[in-house]
Amino acid sequence: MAPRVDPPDPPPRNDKRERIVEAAIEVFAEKGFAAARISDIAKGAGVADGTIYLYFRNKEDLLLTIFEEKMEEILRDLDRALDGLDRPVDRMRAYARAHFHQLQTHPALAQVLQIELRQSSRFVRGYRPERLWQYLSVFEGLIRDGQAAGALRADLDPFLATWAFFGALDELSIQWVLARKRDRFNLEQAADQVVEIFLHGLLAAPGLTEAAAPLAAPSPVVTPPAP
Amino acid sequence: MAPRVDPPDPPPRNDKRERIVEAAIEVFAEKGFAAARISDIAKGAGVADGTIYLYFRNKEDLLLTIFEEKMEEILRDLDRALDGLDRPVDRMRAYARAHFHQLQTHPALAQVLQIELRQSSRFVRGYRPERLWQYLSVFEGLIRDGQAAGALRADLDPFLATWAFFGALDELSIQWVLARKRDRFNLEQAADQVVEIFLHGLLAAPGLTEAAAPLAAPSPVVTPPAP
Amino acid sequence: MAPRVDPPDPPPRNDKRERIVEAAIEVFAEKGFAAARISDIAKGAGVADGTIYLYFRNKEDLLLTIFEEKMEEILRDLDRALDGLDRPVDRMRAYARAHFHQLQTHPALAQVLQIELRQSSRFVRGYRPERLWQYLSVFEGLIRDGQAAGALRADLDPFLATWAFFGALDELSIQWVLARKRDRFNLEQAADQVVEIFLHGLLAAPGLTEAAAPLAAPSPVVTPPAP
Amino acid sequence: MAPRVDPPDPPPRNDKRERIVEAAIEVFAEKGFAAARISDIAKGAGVADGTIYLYFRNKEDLLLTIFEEKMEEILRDLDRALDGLDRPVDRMRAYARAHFHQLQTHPALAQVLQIELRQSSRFVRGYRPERLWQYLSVFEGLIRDGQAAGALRADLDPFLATWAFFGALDELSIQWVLARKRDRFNLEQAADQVVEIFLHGLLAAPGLTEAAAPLAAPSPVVTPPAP
DNA sequence: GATGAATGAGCTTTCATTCAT
DNA sequence: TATGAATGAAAGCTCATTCAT
Repeated sequence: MAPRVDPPDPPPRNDKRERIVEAAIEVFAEKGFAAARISDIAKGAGVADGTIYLYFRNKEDLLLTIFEEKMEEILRDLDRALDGLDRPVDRMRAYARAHFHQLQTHPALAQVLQIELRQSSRFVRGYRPERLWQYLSVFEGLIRDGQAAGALRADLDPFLATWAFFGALDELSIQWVLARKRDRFNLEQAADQVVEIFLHGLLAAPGLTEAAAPLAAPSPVVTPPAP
Repeated sequence: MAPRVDPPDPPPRNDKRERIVEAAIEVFAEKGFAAARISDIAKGAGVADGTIYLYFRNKEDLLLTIFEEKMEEILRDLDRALDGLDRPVDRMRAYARAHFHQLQTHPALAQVLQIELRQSSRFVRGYRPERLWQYLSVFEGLIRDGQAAGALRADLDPFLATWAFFGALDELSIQWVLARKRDRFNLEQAADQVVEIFLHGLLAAPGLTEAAAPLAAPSPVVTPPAP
Repeated sequence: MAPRVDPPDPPPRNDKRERIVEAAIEVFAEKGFAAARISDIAKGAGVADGTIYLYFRNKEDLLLTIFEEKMEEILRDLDRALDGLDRPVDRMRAYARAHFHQLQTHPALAQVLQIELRQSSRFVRGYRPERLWQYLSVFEGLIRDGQAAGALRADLDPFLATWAFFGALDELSIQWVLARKRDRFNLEQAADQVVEIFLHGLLAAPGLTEAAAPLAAPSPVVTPPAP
Repeated sequence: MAPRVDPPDPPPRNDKRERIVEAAIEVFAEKGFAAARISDIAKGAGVADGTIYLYFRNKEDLLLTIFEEKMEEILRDLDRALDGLDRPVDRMRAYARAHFHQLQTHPALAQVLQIELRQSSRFVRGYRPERLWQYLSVFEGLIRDGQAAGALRADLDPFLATWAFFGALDELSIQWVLARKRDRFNLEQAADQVVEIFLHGLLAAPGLTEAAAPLAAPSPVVTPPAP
């Protein structure tokens, strides 16, 4: 067997950029975006202030880069978490658990994505967070599949249900992030309960019909976003 | 009958404070908290810059005051909306509708409460938003009542369910606020669908048992917040 | 005789603005425009840095303001210096003397107007220095009048002659400003010689009349530069 | 006789230095000295930023080098232009024409020498521009020769007259450089008129001899500035 | 010599807040 | 109370210069 030769030019792992991103996540999470100083991030990354501007246009660009790049990772993790699961119900539970697992594994990143990102006026006004939409569309797909298979109710708007589900996860995430005592939540059980609520609802009795009546033939409440 | 004399110095209804608050809501909503300038607010209120500091400690205090005072109004409106409704189910629907009605009636305020408030590091870190908890506790009370009456499932944590429900409403609110075309959502129908989901769940068939099984005897996932 | 009443509202002589302008002239002259720091100017004027921005948009605006306001003063002085003089020849001599007198009286201002002003890219590119044109047009008027009266040659372009004359004065000004030993020039004699050249030219032609007389035995106005 | 062998490594005409100087002239002229970036110059010269520092101590040194080296060329051109002319009057006219010819041939360089050079505080404060003095001393020599020969007036200071003449040329140069429509000046006629003024003066005195002839019916060399 | 990634000093400008009137 | 001129801290960003390769 031929000996495997080490690459002669080991790609000079430009870790500076990576280190800046990681340091920024920590500093943004700790001090908040507005109060975070570039020099803090530079110090955290072990580079000079000016070096940051070799890789990012400005502070806001750094924040948005965190969103873009980390969401990409999160999306990959999500795909991996759902891989091999077929039933929508199983996939939903895995989705929620993955969401909270990500939260627990990277709390500083969670803080940045949940809270600091909204400090960017560029993000809040006019930015198109395609990666977030992708993240949501995975769930939306589950609903549509379930509806097509007849397993899920057809009278509910998938888009709206998706945002509601995401909102529920997100809000619990924020509360978990903000809570000093992080163990106040058992995130795994929380995930299951949220899925449980979305699947079976709050009602104790099975066939409560009257409440559903006004929704019997809902007009579409949400129109698709402009492309 | 003796003529009623107008008070010679009709106590000049100190509306300055009120005008400042209203101007601040508009400016915060339009420019964002960080970019909002005190002088803009002063101009909007028709007062001098310094006058604002007679009523508020600083910019952040003004933001938090908006939260406190407006939440009080919102709580009063909520009470009024639920008044006379007895069945938890009806109250829930009214709750969601009131939430979205408030949104539609005061979009600038909604923007401030949903988004700008989180720019305050004091609010995000360490502030105890009692008024928000009150707002949520109304819903939590519904769940507890329903559970006590046997109408709602006892295996779900009321606290967690409340935050999940609020998160769902909140996320849809944010999307509505951020959406350019506000009519993309029919907020009333959205309210009903969210309530529908939380009440009956997404599943098409009534008696899906297996999924619920793991949740049969949940340990309490949330412990009450420290007083 | 009615008592003269002091004005009840003695206009609160806003001397801050004036002090800033004067300080700026000194600092610009001493360090050069680019190297001058706003904080130096503020210190010189006895105000806070930020105060400067209440009166001027930015550093460049301050420089251009110096040009505009001081040129106005200079124009007034010029008018006064020419007042009562009728013959173009006399007026020219007074013009040159006024030019150099201004220089000697306000050397720092001269430095700013001669040299620092050109550091402003806004001034150099695209600014329309009307005040300077006014200053020049006074001289141009002299030429045109002299030409109309037949006292001056009609075959020379007044506009060009004006710029040439101004250039001669300006260059000598710069040399005077830059010279360490300011007494190397006798500016009054320099003024007369420049006027003499422009009036009679360099040629040793026969008909040198009255105007040449005072120059019959000129003392050397310029000593050679130190080696 | 032994054959002279060509050097095997024909010293690769280090044109980098030259290219840097030329690029610097263009960039300085276009953006101004202060706003010119080293990286722009490097890009223009097709070299790396650091390479510039192999040839020049710093940005200011580059500017001063332009002055030194280009003035040397200009001096050579001036010598060539005066070569063969004997009469001071002819040499003066050639001097002025050469000055303006240089201007027209190398407008970017003219911009740098006329305007940008003064942005260097080192040049303005304490630098001894020997090359410029050399340039002027050529003219001063003409005057002294003319005075010695009795052709020029002895009552005028040659040094002062030289600076005045140079100032006149310089000012017209600046106006030409700054003018958008460069054809507003006919530089050749301008040169002749300046020489004419310096030789014969402005007065409509009787003895206007040969030198005035070519100007008998001058076309207007300057058109009024756009309103 | 040549490169260009990295450095870090340096300064204008903003704007929340103060306080003399 | 009300004013608004004055304050001054604070930091993002640029870019000339360096130096390891």
